[in-house]
Amino acid sequence: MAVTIREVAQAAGVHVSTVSRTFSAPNLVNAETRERVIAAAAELGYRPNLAARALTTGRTNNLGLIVADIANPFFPPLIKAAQSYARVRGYQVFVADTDEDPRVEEELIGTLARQVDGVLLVSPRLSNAAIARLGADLPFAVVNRRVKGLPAVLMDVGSGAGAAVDHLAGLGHRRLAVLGGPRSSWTSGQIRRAAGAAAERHGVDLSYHGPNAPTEQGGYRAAAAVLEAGATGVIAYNDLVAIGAIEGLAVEGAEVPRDISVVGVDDTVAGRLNHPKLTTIAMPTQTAGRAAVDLLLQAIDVAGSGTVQMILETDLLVRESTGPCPAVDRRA
Amino acid sequence: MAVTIREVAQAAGVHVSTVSRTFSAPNLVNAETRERVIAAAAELGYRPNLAARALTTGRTNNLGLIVADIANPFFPPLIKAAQSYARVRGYQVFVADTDEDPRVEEELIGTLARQVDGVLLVSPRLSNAAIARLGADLPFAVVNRRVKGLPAVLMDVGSGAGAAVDHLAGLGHRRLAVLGGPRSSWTSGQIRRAAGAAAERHGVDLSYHGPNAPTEQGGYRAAAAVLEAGATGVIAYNDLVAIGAIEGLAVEGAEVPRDISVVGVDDTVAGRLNHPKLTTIAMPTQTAGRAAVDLLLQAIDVAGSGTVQMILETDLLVRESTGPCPAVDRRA
DNA sequence: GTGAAAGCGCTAACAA
DNA sequence: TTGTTAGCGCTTTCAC
Repeated sequence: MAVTIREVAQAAGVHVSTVSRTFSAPNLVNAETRERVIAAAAELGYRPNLAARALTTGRTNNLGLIVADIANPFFPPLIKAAQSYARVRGYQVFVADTDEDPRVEEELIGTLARQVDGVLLVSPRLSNAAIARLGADLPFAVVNRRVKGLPAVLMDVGSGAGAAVDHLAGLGHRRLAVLGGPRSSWTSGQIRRAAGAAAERHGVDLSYHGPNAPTEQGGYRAAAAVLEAGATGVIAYNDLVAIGAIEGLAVEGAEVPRDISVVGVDDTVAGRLNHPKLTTIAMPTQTAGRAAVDLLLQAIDVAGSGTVQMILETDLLVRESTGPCPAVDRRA
Repeated sequence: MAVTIREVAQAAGVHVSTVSRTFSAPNLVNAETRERVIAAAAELGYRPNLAARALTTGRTNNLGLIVADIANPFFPPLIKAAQSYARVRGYQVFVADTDEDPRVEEELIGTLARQVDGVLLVSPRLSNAAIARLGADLPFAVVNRRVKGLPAVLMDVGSGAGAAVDHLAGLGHRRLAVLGGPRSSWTSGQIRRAAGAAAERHGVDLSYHGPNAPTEQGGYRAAAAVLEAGATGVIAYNDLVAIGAIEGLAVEGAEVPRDISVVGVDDTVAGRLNHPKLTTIAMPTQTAGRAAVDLLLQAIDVAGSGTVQMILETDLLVRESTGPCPAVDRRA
């Protein structure tokens, strides 16, 4: 059995409460005694039992981190950043994957609820109403979703999508298409809205195709519809969808960027290594992971600390998957 | 405050222990009473406090999962599989990233020790001795490392590396190079050993270059040395290193696969999307994640359940980054 | 500055 | 089948 506070107390010749104080409020204990306790603890290899501590303090020093799909390359850098920052702040983190299923998401929140001090919802698939309801019981911070009353980190993909439309319009494209992501994705909505607005500004056409699975498969399947719509410029929900679309287009005989231009979102390794290298909207995932933990801890420490909504810039990275509009309509 | 067992007991008109039994040993309680308790619990939204339960039972129903680098594309599919399978078995999992640092790894194990029932060490960077020592206190399962007395899941990268050498020798290559990974990586050692043996069998030359960081950077930096050695066939520690090496070789004027062939390891998306598409040794990461959780739970349930070492097959996937040895030595 | 005692939410003998 | 009781490891008043 593991070493408990009692054994340390005995070894140091003090009462358990003194040992407890030595670790949780060292200034309340005589320097000399403190030394003795610390020595005894080290000697025995004492490690406080966090679960037991949680029982009395109500603080677990654990966080939950819920994402749609750990294997989607968008998430790992965010998870890594969040985890590593949380550790620095003294928290361990439960990571859970919902497989894009809102019901799993809700169930996960329930299971985690009593073993964490707060939960980070990254690109949630739950409805705003559900999140708000659950958020009444447990501190939340949300990434890529705006929920009334909850701290949020938003990556301003809208401005990126606008820039992408500017870029495509500047290259002479007059018919654009947006390949949306999952129905409940806030990011997808932002892209659609902002691209629509920018298209209108430029007086170019824009069609919407979705929802699609946020995977290569999803993009691959949507390729035909894009061609159908006669678009020569595409903005995809994410890099994976963009890559899938490029494959799908190739099958249909359309080459990127010669015949059609494609823009991704996320700036994942996948996009960087794809051939052609993806023009993409870079998302500040690591900053977001860290910032979200920051906001969450703040919400935990001072309940009702106001609702900070942090907006992070995104960047359009022009690479090889976009080019000038072909002079003649490919479909003519 | 959250609903406790006491409130449920009161609402159902029974004693707390009956409520407890209703959930942990339902067959010990009268069907009728059980119904009443369950109804009351549902009504109040009762969720047992796992931490409190852990205090009495000594079982947390939590697992730790420690990896070298969450953002390395090798890990996410494994993490996902492990997490999802653990959930099915009723366990939540703490995921932690050591940033390739053995000291962080050891510290993490210490912090996690009292809040989990066992820890999964994936591609650990700690020495065998350290792992064995820590494993005395806490159930471990290890992936890609063989530690005496601990359950392990091994991906047989050695046979893959042998196949890669066969493949390269078959293409006429007579000077091969291995680009190793981190010093403490078991996988790296296996590759080196197996490639060496196979090279000897074929009577071809094989040089070793390492250790390298398990990243594109690492491969990029190693490219010059490969050329220096006059190798025309390379087996890299992982896909990332392979991709970096290809870039580095390009800078030095060597084109893949025309001038030199490169084989990766892992079969990550990155390799599949790279140009040229990477010939690589596919690792069964998802199977491994699931199997490791299985072994770990087994070790937890029946202490000293014997040391199962599970060996998983790997596959050589021939794609575009390998080709025939150039007729004339490029360096001649 | 230190000890005593109560209690966090739950489970596990033991009684009844 | 159900209630009673003690106690898991720790923190936190309250006395001294």
